[in-house]
Amino acid sequence: MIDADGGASALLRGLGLCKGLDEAGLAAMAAAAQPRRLAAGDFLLYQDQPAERFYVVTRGRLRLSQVTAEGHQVIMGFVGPGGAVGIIAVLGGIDFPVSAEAVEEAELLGWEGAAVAQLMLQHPRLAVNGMAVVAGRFRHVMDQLRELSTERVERRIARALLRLANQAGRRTEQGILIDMPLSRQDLAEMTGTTLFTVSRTMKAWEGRGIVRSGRMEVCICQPHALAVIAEDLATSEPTTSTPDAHDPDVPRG
Amino acid sequence: MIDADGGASALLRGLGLCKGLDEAGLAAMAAAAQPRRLAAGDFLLYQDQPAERFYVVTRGRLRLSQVTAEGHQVIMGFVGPGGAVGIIAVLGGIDFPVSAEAVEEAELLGWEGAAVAQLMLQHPRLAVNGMAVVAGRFRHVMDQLRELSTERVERRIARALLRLANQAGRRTEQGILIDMPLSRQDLAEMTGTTLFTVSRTMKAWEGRGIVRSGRMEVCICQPHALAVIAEDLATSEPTTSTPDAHDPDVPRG
DNA sequence: CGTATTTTTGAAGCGATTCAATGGACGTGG
DNA sequence: CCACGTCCATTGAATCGCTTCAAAAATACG
Repeated sequence: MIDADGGASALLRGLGLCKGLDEAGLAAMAAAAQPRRLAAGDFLLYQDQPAERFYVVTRGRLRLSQVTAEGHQVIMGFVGPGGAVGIIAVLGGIDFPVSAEAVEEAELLGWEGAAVAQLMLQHPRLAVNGMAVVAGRFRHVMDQLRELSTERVERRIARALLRLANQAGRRTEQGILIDMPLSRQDLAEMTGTTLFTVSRTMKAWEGRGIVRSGRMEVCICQPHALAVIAEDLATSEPTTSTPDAHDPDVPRG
Repeated sequence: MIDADGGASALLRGLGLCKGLDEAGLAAMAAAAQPRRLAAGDFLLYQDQPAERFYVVTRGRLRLSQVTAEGHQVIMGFVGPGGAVGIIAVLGGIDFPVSAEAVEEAELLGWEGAAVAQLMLQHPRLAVNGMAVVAGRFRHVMDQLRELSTERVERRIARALLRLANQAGRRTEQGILIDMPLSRQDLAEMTGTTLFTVSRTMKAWEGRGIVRSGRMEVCICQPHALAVIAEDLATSEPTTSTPDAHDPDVPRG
């Protein structure tokens, strides 16, 4: 039920889920798609709800988060244009594991789980792609798990920023601007720490010229320096033994 | 290629992947299965290898772990009889995200990814089940991620032990014995802490009669007390509201 | 302008790590 | 059998990374 079927097909063609799908399949998917619009702050779906529809973002950005019994919030990630929300829960037959909230105005396409399951029988390519999408996501979550159990806070924050830069980065003269509202609290909930620690860490980076940050916004001036912190480059030669001698003489990037 | 096709079918019937599959499907799966045997300490597969086969454990137990660039090991979980290894990577078309090592002598059935993908086209139920398996695993990893970012070490260890009791617990007079070799180091790598902290924590529990532990073995004497530590019961009035129903379920013998 | 939200900063303290050293359990071979 | 080496577990002491709480400063908004 989309106004311009041709437009929708073109849009779908770019999705991981529809990759390599033939014309008939694309048309069927487009016909089954239900458009949806969200204002900033709106919730698309809530954790522990039965999963009946999944969505693909066509504009804007959503935040996926869990809330613990004690009220702590944990951010599992963000989804932007081209990304899918709820697909694992729908296809896997489980409740949504997270809540999804629009951090800015957003537009989406939704599909009934049952309808897509039906389509998958007729277009096996859809099922195969669905698996690939899920597997990629799975790998990502595992990486985060490993990070969280083995790495220090500073490095986790660095990694989170680099991931965000990849997903939502926009080139500016200053550097890579993360193109969405992002608070210290958000970063803390992404990395399993407190907003205070995030603030201190980023202030220190700002002093070294690595980032520039303001209220709800972050710009990465020296991505390479951040990468050095995130990966374990640079622990090679101990020229000076002073603890705060993190030399900024990194290879240029 | 299994000696007793009837036996294999019966075995497959118990798998999540084959749930609700018709006779023809079961037979086809049984025909495509390749048996495999491992001695304790053998590796079934290594992380970052291309995933060509996946496996189902029929006897014994495997440890799934990742190693970081710095050499830290992280245990992503254990798989026992009925559990699948590598299925996400194979179906999703990614490299194995973990290594799998037998912690005791084990027997498995293996399938070529390409063959199963073919079977999934003829028996859509297989594809649906595959999704369900992956989704369940996904949820599990997300839970661990949330735990790790919000909860203190003692609680994480308690949870890990309860999970292990569910997967590999055996009733004894003393309590629920975790029926596989398990070191302090293992528990530390499951919970993102050090073996020292695990040792101290468990010693304290032992003093309270909650667990009994020895070299490479743990027995949970008071599962409910562990559950109280794991969940946040107990910080309120110990009146009628204590959910006895929340008692950890007794594993299959 | 006042109010609300986000961010910064300081000081105190705890939880957990780190390192070193000891103690036990187990298997092996003399 | 005991002596031995190996692996695993315990324990203590020092320390640090990070949290916690309180309060102030900066920023946005009506």
